Amino acid sequence: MDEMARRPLLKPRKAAAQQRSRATVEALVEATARILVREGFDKASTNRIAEVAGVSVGSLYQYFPGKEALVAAVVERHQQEIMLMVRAELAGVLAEPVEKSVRKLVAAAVKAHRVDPALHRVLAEQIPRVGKLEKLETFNRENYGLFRTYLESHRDEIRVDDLELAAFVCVTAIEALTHNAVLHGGATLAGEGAASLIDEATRLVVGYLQGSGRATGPGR
Amino acid sequence: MDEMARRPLLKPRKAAAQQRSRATVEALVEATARILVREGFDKASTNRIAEVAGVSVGSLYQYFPGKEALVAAVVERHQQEIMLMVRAELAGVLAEPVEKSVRKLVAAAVKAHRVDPALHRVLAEQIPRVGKLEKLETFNRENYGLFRTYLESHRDEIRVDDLELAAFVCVTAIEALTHNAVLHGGATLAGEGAASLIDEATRLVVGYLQGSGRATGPGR
DNA sequence: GCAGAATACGAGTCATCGCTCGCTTTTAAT
DNA sequence: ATTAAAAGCGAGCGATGACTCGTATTCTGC
Repeated sequence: MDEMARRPLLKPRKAAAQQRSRATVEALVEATARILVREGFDKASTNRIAEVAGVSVGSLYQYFPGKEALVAAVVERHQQEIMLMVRAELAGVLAEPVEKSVRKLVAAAVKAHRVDPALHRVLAEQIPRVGKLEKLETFNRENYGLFRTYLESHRDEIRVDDLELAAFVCVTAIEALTHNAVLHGGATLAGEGAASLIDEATRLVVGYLQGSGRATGPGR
Repeated sequence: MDEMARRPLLKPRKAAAQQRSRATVEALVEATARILVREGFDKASTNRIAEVAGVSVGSLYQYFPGKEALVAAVVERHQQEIMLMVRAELAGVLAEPVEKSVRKLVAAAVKAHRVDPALHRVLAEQIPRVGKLEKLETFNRENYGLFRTYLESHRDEIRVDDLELAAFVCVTAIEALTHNAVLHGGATLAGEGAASLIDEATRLVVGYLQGSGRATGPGR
């Protein structure tokens, strides 16, 4: 009863929409990303971020309620970029047979992880998944859903009962493989290393979806 | 030339070996683990840890060079526990056929993740992988090596060329599946949820190792 | 029972960090 | 030109936390 209508003029906190302020916000997010990559998470203090962005701390707090929000913005931006690629690939693959489409999806995953590997690494290794940052899980849920839909439209080509479970298995496997490949033998992901990784991941998933492992027995 | 022989009596820092001190060290590590689980990583200040351990900060710094070392000790202890289980299972499975042994290994992975899920979660989600904590990667390397050895002794049962790569694929997939299963639908991992997860993971890996996906073509 | 080493203590130091607030500068509209 | 809102500034406050150091306690061997 007292919280909602507060701060009528003194604290717009976060709403920003003149010409100049956009640039400031952008600079702040960009600076945060740069610091995360070049100096690590715990060097990313609000003072430092403002300094690198060429902006004052005061300005920072006009648009972001705190440090966590800055990091969240960076995460969201990165994730958005990746999800765009994935969604596009999934859409353009709905009609194709399983083998082909899985291969393309794996390739897309690799490509996505190569957009900004350094940032991806920091995000994965150093960012505590707390508070606003929990949203990462939400993104992955969308992945499951999307892939599940894909599986549904190919139900006759595959031999699994529980599509939900199958989506979980496939998405997790593909994600983990590409992710680990990028984090560890980073160099391997360029050139021919990527090719064999894609081969293996595709075989893994396609074999799982179409393999006769479990279907042996009850015809239906 | 000046660093090695320093602090002859004033700063033993970390060496500890009377009766009483062992208990202190143990209490400190234990307290750290408890705080990590119950209050989260950033509440784990050295002062707090000492308090919970029923020990003074001063004593803490007699045995640990800093907060990071405490966390590292907790991580190491947890990982050690898990690796013990994995090593044991791998040894006891060398003779069995692929299908059986993979199933057992997956089951072992699930069991390992169920030892202390809460701690495992915190370790995975909140601990920045920096400094001494990088050792986690070393542990995983051992996993790859171990599994690779297993694959070698079963070379005639499987259809893959690059054992190194195959080990990476299998270990990564199993790890990610069990890990994600524990972190997300935690409840699912108890009872019959675990059973179907094990089924799926086994099919995934066995299909990959024995499947005829790639072998079609060059006989050798 | 004594000496000296090991262990334990915890108030206090120093640095950092998140964040505020009073003020100045820029912009846009009249 | 004037003015008010919007944007920007940055010294500084309060809090917290890692870590030290001089002192007090407990062992251990003799």
